[in-house]
Amino acid sequence: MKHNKEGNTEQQILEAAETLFLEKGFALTSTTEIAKVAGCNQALVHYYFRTKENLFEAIFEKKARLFFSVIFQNEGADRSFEQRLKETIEAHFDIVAANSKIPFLFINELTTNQQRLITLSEEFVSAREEAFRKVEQELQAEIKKGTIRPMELIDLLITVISLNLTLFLVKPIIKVITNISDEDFQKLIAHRKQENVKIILNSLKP
Amino acid sequence: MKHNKEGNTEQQILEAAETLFLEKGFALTSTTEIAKVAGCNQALVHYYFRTKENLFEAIFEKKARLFFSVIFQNEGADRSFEQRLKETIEAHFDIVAANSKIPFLFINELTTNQQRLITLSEEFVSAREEAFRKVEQELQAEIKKGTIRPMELIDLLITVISLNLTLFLVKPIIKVITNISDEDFQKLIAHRKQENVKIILNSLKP
DNA sequence: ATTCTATTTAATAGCTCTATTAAATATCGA
DNA sequence: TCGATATTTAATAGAGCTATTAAATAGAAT
Repeated sequence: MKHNKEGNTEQQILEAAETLFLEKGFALTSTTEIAKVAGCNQALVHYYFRTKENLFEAIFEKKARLFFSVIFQNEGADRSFEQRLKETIEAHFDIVAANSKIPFLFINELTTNQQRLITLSEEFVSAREEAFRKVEQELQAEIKKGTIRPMELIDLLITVISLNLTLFLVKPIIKVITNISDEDFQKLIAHRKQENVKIILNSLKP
Repeated sequence: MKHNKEGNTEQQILEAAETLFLEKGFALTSTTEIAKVAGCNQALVHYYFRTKENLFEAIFEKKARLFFSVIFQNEGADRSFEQRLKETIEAHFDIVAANSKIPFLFINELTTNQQRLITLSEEFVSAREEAFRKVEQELQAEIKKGTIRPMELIDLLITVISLNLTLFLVKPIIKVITNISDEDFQKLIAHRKQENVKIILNSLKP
């Protein structure tokens, strides 16, 4: 049975670590700093998670799961392929917007640490394989019908990801360069969401 | 007068630093490692550049200059706006492709180090301001003519950057997940270049 | 050959970081 | 209350890092 003084120390460490890792990545975040933000002794970080690596992985996996949780809106034969694609793009955009630091964390850690990538890909790639196959079939069926120009699913995927991620990847840069207010950035986000949908749907036309 | 044993030590340090900084960013690269790759004593890195920060800035500025060197192909009234835009997109894509690690370096350093961003933006943003104004005027003229749907230059810019950068930002991820060969990745790049041009030009239609 | 300067080296100060340990303290059940 | 267990703390080992220093070496100029 656990019995901490005030609240849940382990939880506070997790929250502090999440904030800091998302802010600066694994390398620039120290367990000393995590402890300071969590309001506890530095040794406690290691008491609960033994290594900084373990702590990071707990958070990274959780975020990976969230990030890949959007799947093509397959259900409902009452809606057209285009309509369901639109909904998927919007859902993906919304998740990225609500977790706007995840893209940076991902690219940062997966680029500098190949091993992390290998472990992750095993779990996620195979889990998505079946879903991909189904959507690919639907896409090719649409192409055969002539409603969409010839293309592969991977092309569509790259386009969606490119358009939906980049705004948030360069968010800190835009903020400093343009001095844009939070309110105006929110407006820009809402505008880009519609813009992205428009661009992508346009790009499918035969 | 300089007189090193073999070759130019300073140059070798610069080259080693460039490789490593592009690979892993500022924080994960040590002067010890730079010296090892450059084939010299670690103290020499500090002898020539005094601080790691100085060395980094030398490389970062050079890369920033390269990265922002593409400007809208203004010259030549014989070519249409669309044709010149196409050439600009392709030139931008080519520069990114030839320096595919720069986007990662940029986003990594500018996100984790606000100060670097502030220094950089002062130099570059003001230098580009005039060029932007001119292209914005041309764009609005096209819109008035009815050849392009109503939009602002910043929208077009975000779209171009999004599509042109992301493939290279996620390159390490794609390589591990898909086990794609270098040759096939080159093919993917060539394909995406045309795809991006197509998507962007399509997105302008009224 | 000698002197002057530039380059290179080994050694190390001083710092921060991760992780561990032993001791102290708190909490629970009996 | 008491003992067992969980949590917390201070201290520190051990490693790596940046930057400096003093001494050694090489090359050019006189």
